[in-house]
Amino acid sequence: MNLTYGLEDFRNKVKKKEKKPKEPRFAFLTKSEIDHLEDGYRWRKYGQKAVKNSPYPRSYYRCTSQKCIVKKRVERSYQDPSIVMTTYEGQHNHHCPATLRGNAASNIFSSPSLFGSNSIPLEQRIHQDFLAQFLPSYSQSNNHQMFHQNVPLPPHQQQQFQLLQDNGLLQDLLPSSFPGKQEQ
DNA sequence: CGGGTTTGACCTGCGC
DNA sequence: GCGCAGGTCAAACCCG
Repeated sequence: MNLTYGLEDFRNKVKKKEKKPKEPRFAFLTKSEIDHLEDGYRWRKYGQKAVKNSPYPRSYYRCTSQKCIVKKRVERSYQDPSIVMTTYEGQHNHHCPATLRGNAASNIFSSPSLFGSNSIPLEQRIHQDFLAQFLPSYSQSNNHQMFHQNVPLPPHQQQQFQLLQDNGLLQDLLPSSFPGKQEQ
């Protein structure tokens, strides 16, 4: 081996001078003791880093499906350790792998809603989550609060957004142009 | 043995 | 230029 650490790959990337193609990105918050919630897709962890100002590490996952470049970051809120923040980057170019057997999907199904709405069946709520991945403009479910980077929230969701914002949970996830985003 | 995780090294970007 | 923080790689390791 002449090159350590795939240096060649890095050189190639630089050659292509790809300036961050701005993958669609959205995040949702989940109240759960489990860091990595089952969401129906298969993920491979490729890194973990300590986060500044937070006692909790951030984990990096990639979709294991071939040709699917979706990534996600999972980190626990330092302000409320019961809240897990999951950030998706990119969109799946495939459907969910066969529904996980047994109770695999029960983690996320059983996680209590951040804002306690029980008016929608759990399965429907999770379905909405996945919908958001395929339809980027779909930006809200009742179980998780999701905010797509490039899509403003409809007015009736602004209040919930404000709640999260007041808790300082969204500052890093939203573009500065996002309606209602506070100055840092 | 294959697939996933851990972990330290290394790269990039950014602010000073 | 330097240092820091975030992101990624890949060898070693673990486990079914």
